Amino acid sequence: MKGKPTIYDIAKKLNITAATVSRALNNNPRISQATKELVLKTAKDMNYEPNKLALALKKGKSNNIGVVVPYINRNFFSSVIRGIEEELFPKGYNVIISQTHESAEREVDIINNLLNAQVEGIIISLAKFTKNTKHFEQVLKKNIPLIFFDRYQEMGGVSSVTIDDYQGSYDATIHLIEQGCDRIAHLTVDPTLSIYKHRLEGYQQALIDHSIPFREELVVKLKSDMEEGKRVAENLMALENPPNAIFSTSDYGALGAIKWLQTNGYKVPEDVCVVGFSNEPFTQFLDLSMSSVDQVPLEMGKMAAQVFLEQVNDGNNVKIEKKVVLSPSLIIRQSSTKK
Amino acid sequence: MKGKPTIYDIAKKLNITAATVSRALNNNPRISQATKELVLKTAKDMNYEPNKLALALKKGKSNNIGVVVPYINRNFFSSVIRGIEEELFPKGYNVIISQTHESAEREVDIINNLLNAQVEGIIISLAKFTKNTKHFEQVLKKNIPLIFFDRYQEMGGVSSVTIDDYQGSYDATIHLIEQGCDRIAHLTVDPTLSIYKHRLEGYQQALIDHSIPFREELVVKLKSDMEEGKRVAENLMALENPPNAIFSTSDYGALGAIKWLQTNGYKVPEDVCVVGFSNEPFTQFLDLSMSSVDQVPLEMGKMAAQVFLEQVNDGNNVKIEKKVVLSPSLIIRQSSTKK
DNA sequence: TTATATAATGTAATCGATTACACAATTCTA
DNA sequence: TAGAATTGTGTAATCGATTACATTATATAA
Repeated sequence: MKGKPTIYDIAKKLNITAATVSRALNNNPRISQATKELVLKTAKDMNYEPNKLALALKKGKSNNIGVVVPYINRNFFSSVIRGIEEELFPKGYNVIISQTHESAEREVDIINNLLNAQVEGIIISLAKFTKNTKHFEQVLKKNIPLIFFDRYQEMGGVSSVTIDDYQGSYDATIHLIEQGCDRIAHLTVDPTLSIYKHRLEGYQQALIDHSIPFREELVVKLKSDMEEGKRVAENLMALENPPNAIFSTSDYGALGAIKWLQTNGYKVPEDVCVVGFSNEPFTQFLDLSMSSVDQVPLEMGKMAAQVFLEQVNDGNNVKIEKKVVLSPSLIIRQSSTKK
Repeated sequence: MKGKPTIYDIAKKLNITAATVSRALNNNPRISQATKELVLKTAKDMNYEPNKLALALKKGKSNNIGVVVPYINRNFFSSVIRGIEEELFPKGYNVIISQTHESAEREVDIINNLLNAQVEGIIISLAKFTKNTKHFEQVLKKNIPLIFFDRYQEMGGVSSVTIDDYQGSYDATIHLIEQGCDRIAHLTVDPTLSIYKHRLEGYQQALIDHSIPFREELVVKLKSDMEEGKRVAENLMALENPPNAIFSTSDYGALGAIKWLQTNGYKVPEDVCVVGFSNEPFTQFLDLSMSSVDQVPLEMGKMAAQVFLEQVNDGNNVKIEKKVVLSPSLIIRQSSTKK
């Protein structure tokens, strides 16, 4: 009487067995129409709802999927998660989220935990310091779809959804060139990480395509942070032949640069054009709105979810490896528009 | 051989029963030291990990908790979720997130879904349009801790974690008065929602405490959006006796107001001081940084998680109703500092 | 009319753990 | 040294579903 009703409660009430109830509820053709209707009606009357845990145990499917990000409250990540949730909720999946705090160790713990929880798939943006991918091997061994997004590492059997960082960077640089800039600085974060490496390459190729010489001293590595951006801008403008454009792989760095330029007598965009990367929400609210490369996070999340769905439904044991590359979208605003 | 090893596999290998293995793993005093060590070692060798679904089914505890918000990618909500996750992950709980999109219907679906998934607790910020609370009754009936945060409705048996909206609003208004403002406009969103009602009350009380007459025409209702903020600022400044301060319950409204003021010859903060609410990330990056009331989302999340832990551990069937009210924190920046 | 499909339902094993109860072997008590 | 207590394991039920394999009753075929 107390607690949720089970199929046994329904069976007892109708004087049939639980097996019949189960079949009736699952619309098994071997059950008579009359019984089906009776069971369905009784189930509704008793407010019956299947126990997902029992089902999960029996079927070996939990209906849960794990999503792992460095920090949930970064706009990019929370937007990706939003996309994932919106795609997966209608299909009956629950989204479990965990944060690595950029720690590779914690990432290992999380993966183990998710495996114990019997998730049916894992969608992850790697912690910055993850070099080793051993903890992912068991995921693959169990044939659980594993999908990297944004940050990834090459690994057999893993799918990924990323943006074309090269293209985004190329487009941004071309845009600056078209604005008449020919001394374009590039602020990077860590060129050993693939995404930043690709951005650097896109920048370089754009220069080459417009016969603009590449100058080593215009490429600066810094943390993604406003203060660093200020410092770097100061150094750059002190060069003998200072830049007339700054393309930063981080909106925060770009913001710092703009602030330093403005408080030191430079006009943006007239003297120096600036473009950032990520299209953080704040970029559009600045008095001088900032151009930036949008990483289409919502789409990325939806796409990652779709890749997961394809793989989880695909019963055959063939390991699929799907690489989706989305096109970023350059948002041109005031900071790079000399009209 | 294939798939995860179970206690049966361990038992077979050691020629004992699964019951003994289970007891050994759980450090049951009735098991001899020798057997315990043997089992533990074998388990480790075989890479055994308990199947959480089986455990969950047996114990009726899923180790999952549901968190429900309108949209995940709003800074406030994603920060609260971060707090929740950080508090609960170390305790072995998995956080399942869902979004209502501010739809009461979807909220009902989500609650049902979470109940079927046998979550051990639900932490939720109500959809804006939720009036009816019937869907929460089954949650309470099953003795599943239910915790509202930020947006709530009175309901027996439910705990809540909120900020003191009244206090935040009172503090902000007092701050404006101390800056010498005596004609303070108040931008609200929907005074039928409790949080906005409290903010209005705090504003009013601050006026009363400083003998400033309340003027109906200075209280304006608008959507939380920059364009609306501009429109409203224009109307306000057209009044016979226009305000010299604007306190908005939304940062977006405040931003719009500032933009309109600046482009129409008013100086902020000299002519009009402005304070927002929520401390959205962009507020600190504006050229004229914006004062705002911080809703301490991280703390709120952690506190909600703690309330959940208290209640879930508390075995006795007494329904606890805990109301936690956190103090918001007024962040004073340039938009309201006449120095 | 008898053999044979076919339809509708029941029996019991299963998923992977936990645990009440039973039982044998050993140790203790008087 | 018989009976009681203790120790260490085994047996089997349980959580709530699904499902392979009966089994029975009815319909159809020859």
